[in-house]
Amino acid sequence: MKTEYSPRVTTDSHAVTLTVDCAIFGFADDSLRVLLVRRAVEPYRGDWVLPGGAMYQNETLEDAAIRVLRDLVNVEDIPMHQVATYSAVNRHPVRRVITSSYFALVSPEDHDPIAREHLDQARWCALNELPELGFDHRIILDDAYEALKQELRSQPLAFHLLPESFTLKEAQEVYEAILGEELDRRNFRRKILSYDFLINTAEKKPGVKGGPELYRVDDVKLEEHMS
Amino acid sequence: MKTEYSPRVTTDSHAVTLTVDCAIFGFADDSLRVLLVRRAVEPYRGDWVLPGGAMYQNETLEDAAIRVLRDLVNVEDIPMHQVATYSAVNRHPVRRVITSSYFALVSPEDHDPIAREHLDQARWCALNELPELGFDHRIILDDAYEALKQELRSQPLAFHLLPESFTLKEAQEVYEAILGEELDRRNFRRKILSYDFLINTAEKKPGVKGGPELYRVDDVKLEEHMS
DNA sequence: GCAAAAGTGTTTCATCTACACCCATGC
DNA sequence: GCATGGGTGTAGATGAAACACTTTTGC
Repeated sequence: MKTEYSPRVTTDSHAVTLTVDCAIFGFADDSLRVLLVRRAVEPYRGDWVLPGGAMYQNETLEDAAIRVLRDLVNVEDIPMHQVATYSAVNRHPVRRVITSSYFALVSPEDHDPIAREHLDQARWCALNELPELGFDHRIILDDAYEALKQELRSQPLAFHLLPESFTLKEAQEVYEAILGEELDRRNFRRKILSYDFLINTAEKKPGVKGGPELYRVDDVKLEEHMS
Repeated sequence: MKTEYSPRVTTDSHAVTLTVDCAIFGFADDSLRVLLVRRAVEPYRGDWVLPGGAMYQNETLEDAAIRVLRDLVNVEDIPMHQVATYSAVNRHPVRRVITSSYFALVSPEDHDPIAREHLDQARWCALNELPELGFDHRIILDDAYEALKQELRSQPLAFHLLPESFTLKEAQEVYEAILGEELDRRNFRRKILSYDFLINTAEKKPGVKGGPELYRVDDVKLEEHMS
């Protein structure tokens, strides 16, 4: 049996609103978090959701996602990755809203994210302590998290989360927090040192037992790996 | 140099048309082909493009893709896979059109696909003999083809392209045509027999040297593998 | 009977995984 | 000096790729 369609059948989609929703992942307290905002207006007033917004007529979806990211956490030049587009007819209770999702990976800036317009709070939320999310955002977030992990396994996405120079242990902790699993220290070292964009600075990090060596990234070579 | 945007700036997207474009892959003459249609109206009149169309207000993008598939090649119950959403501001020369792409894998039906409405021809086109495509459809097609190959490597997507009973050689030819590379016969046999949804019918295909054995799929077990 | 295709197992190689010891530093 | 963490190499398991011979059938 086929789905029944209501009788209004048109050949265009002018009454549809297009939005982006962003899963902005970042670190705080050595754990992976995602930025959530709380709605101050209906529908889903008081519920936590992924930050997002309507696409302007003269920008791309990616531009819109970058704009959301800039407005909330004041970072630019962070790559946004498109994940999927969600178009269920009743995903928004009032109007027809279709959304494309993006994810990004940032180091949380010093200043707190600002809740504006329809929002009254913003918060970095650990992935294992998520509240219920409004709309279908839980599904969107889960899909985005899977895409993030998938991408990290094949590409060195995470080095911009680290300070200028860092120890391999610190890099490993970032990977472990994102992937949600522990990694073998020696295997991890071998894997990332087999890439050629890590430079041993021949300095040791002071104040840490064992005297770990500091590394920094060769930005040019990292760029080659990412393309 | 960045693209110049027109000065109209609004906060919603009501003037945007949402469409789907479908990369419908199928077989003819032992080679992988994709269904192309030729536009009979401006813009891009006379150019070949992927079949597609506007989403109706009361259907999902996926519904729209399924509708396009049904109208063109009269098949249903074939899974459509979403690939990506394309939103460059000037990808359509007249209006703002944002499109989501899907791919599907079908066995070309007996009847030829019908060109209707804005189209004057439809044709199964071999991937190495593609004409120039209108809009940004060459990029969309390339992305969809990559997604198809990716999916086939991890999931047995292609068995509905084969007749009720078939030889492993025939299955291998389907895989080779889709992936665009030759496969080792023994490694291929081992791999797909390690799945448990292939049933040896104990019959041999007549009229073929070597007397190859015929197999059929256990639909229930195949379904488990696909989920 | 001979040419062409089908059926079958083993070896090699690369990759991932698990694991133990010595050395450097902080306290 | 001792406890903690950093640095290093190897052996085993697992999966992918390469490869040759025998059997069956069409002609």
